[in-house]
Amino acid sequence: MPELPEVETIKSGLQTLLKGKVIESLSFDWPKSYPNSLADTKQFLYGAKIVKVRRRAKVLIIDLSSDYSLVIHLKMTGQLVYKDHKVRYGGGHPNESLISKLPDKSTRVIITFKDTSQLFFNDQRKFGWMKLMPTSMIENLDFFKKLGPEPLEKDFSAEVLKKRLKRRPNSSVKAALLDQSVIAGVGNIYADETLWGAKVKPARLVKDIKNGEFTKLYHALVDVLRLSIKLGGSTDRNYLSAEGKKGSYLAFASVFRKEDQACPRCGHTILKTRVASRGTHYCPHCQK
DNA sequence: CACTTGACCTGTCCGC
DNA sequence: TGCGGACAGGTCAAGT
Repeated sequence: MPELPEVETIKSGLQTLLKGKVIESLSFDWPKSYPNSLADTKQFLYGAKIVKVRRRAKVLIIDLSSDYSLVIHLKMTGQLVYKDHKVRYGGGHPNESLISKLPDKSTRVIITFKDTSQLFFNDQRKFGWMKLMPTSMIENLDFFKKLGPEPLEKDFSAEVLKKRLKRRPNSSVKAALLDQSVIAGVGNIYADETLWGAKVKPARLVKDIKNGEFTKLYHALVDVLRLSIKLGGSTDRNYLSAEGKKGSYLAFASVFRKEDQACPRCGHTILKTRVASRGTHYCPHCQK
């Protein structure tokens, strides 16, 4: 479930933890988690230095001094957790239990740096992947070419959101929000939270959304994403930051995973239904 | 063409 | 206690 705020939090952590480190070696236990050949790995990964860590939509990009990059999609259960063996995680360190157990049975890829520290790519459900490719090739990938705008970039506005959502007039507004070619980075948690914030029912069709509602959707979306980044993202089940920390946004969520509880705005009971083939949480009273 | 559903996977939870 | 099945939900391919 890493969505934009979770991937952004991991990016910030990795940027600090990994910058300037030199890769010694890589190992993996599941080919789909790391599909590259050993020859390419030795030539372009071993000995390369970490130059920069970036994010686009829900994808992480680690740029290397070899002009290759590691492109990483965590999908639903992926984690990237860093462990420095010179640091003692015992003695009450808040992340002791999580980090000291690595690697564990969900570890798919291990990157070891020259200084003996390690980056663990854990992925319980094996949907995620980490691919080594030339940095210049990334923008040509179909996935990247189709992506919609980043909602936290300066030029994103209510007008842009309206224009993008209207590309799918006959879809539910929730399905359109989840479509990465419409807007990049929104997943199930922040779609539900955004719709609650804008007082819009998830199943409403885009063509029936009023101008004023697009403006509310815009403000709700940006506010929800910014708040979640501030809180280190949402830990629903699996998500951890690069430092092995859980995110605390869900404690502040209004509807996500709050079915049968009172709506924080009007007090009516929050429902869980299915919209766009996803579990969908909303208040039937104040979301119109 | 626009949109929805199934596949990819494993762990957890629920009912019998 | 054990077991089958539903569910979790990001993205792509296949189906309507």
